[in-house]
Amino acid sequence: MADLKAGANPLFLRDEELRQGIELLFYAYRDHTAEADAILAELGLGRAHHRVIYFVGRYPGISVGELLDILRITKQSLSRVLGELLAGGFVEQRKGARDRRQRLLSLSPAGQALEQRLSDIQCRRLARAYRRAGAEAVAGFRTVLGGITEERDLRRMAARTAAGERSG
Amino acid sequence: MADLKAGANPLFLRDEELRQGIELLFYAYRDHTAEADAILAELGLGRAHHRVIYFVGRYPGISVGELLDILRITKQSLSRVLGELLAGGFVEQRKGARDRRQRLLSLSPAGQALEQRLSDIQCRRLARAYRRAGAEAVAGFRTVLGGITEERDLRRMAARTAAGERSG
DNA sequence: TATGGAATGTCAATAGCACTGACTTATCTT
DNA sequence: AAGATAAGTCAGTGCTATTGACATTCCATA
Repeated sequence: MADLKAGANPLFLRDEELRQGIELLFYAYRDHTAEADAILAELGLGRAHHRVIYFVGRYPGISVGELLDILRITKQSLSRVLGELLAGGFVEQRKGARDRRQRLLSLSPAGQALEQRLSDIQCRRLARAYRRAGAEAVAGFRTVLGGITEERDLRRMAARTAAGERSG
Repeated sequence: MADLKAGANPLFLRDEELRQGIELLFYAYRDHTAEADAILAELGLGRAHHRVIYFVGRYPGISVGELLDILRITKQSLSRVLGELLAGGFVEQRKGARDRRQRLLSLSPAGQALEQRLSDIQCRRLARAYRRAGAEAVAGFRTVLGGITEERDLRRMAARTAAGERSG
């Protein structure tokens, strides 16, 4: 039946398959972020704060410019969020050693604790999905997500992994 | 080397794998929505309008309540967006035949055209990722996304597919 | 048929997140 | 010394979302 339809109108099926992907992507992202948002709301923070905490935690010593490149928001937008995180004691900054114009960002102990708490919730849901789907499906999941993503972000991830393997 | 690390500390690797998934999910969703957002901005619309157009197009005759359940926003939020789409002639409504309190929503020809234009852009990127990744990876992608998603949304998708197969 | 509840709509106030534009400071590079 | 880069700041604006309170229409049922 499905094969008949595929034979009769492969373009329709392809379109339907893609639209299902879009729909799934919406649901998954919605549910992926919902629980963390609830925690953030209790602390008077929002999803934008989470994103900063997440990427500063993942790339300690990241500069403001690199963060802007990841988040794709304006510096004015980042400024507010980052200022609140600094004021709240979640993020620390120090001048760059090589280039003293730069402010290199890292998480304070409190920031690390919050990052852990937020990531735990998201990891739990993702881990369950990984477990159910199996290793092969997980590999496919990552391949397709990587295909949607801009190249330079993939390079950044690859560089991070390589650095991690070097330093242990 | 990677195997050594896995042997020494499997929990670290598992955590790293999950965090890479979170990072990829962010990048992919960011890039998945960016191009459509640019088109919407030209029309004075936002991403919220896109979501409504997308789901009304996908589930013609959907009620306001069902739409609220999909989007997980308040009716006040939906009201503004839906009102603008009705005023702009993108969405049409009719009273429910079975329950006349309901407003059943569908896309006007203009709404269909816009939906097509927006979906085209997202489908193009997704199709490229699918093509590069291969059928098996696509299956894994969908399985994992489904594992992240709440059950009732998966049931909705399944019901839609079944209905589509019945009616051709 | 009256009552409760469901589906929807509306008004008002507020907050989070983002934008553009214009300007400043400090520092690096050449 | 001059120009470019990294970052910050001030001001104004818009989209998306929230809570809370209240109104309307209609369905289901006791």
